[in-house]
Amino acid sequence: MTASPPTGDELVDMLAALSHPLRVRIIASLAARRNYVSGLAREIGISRPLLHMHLRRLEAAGLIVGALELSDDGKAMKYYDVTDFDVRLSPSALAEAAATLTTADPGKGSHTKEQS
Amino acid sequence: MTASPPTGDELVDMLAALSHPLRVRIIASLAARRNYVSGLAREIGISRPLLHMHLRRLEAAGLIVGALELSDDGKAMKYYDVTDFDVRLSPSALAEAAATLTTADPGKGSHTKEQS
DNA sequence: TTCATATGTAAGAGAAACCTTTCAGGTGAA
DNA sequence: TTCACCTGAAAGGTTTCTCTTACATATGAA
Repeated sequence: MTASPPTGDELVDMLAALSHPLRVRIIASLAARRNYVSGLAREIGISRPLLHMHLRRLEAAGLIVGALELSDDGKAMKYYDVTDFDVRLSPSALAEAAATLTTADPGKGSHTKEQS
Repeated sequence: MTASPPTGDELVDMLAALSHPLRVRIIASLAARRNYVSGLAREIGISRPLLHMHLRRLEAAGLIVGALELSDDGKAMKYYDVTDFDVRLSPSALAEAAATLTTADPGKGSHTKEQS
């Protein structure tokens, strides 16, 4: 297999990161060619602080990676690249992912009623 | 092909619907077997009103479908089934989806500066 | 009638996400 | 120095999401 399938928690984080039009557009732009923050902000047409927030979210989910590089004239530029994620989204795939969810598991383990 | 690929907007809605642990768990449970609202609420261990809200979200995204049926003893039960969605999530797939996004396209069309 | 099952909705609080504006630092060139 | 470019982050307001509690309705059985 190409990559280890994400855990349920990782998958949810990944889907949350991709559930925003701007972030999908960011991924699409970076998939075409890597770019630095200011350049990407101009290309997409949003403010740098806003883009910065979305980039943080995407990187936290492991969908992009940033690297600080020095341009020819000595400027510090942060370039971002998309990672090689490839996830399939289907009922059965989600069923597998759900098995590894760590979020508070309300009434599992046993079906004993807790009260009354 | 199995199904027409979702538009960018539909994909974002679908991802937003799946970006919650409870909703992933709901899909997983319904993928194992169809169920009605109250039964599903007991199985997952959450309140019915809360489940109702999540079901609405999932159905709005086209991931599940509900059907009102009558049980043997005449009770009206709303059964839910998962749909046969199957979406691939990769940089190139997102690039295609991004092309059909209808959300306010800040600085596209032409790179002319609007002000200054 | 009363109880237990089923359905749905509305009100309100708390938390999180989103976006803008503002600020602060660095470098190279004119 | 001043300007233009790059980086990051904090402050504040608005909106959306999430969840609980409570209410309203319908059915069959005891």
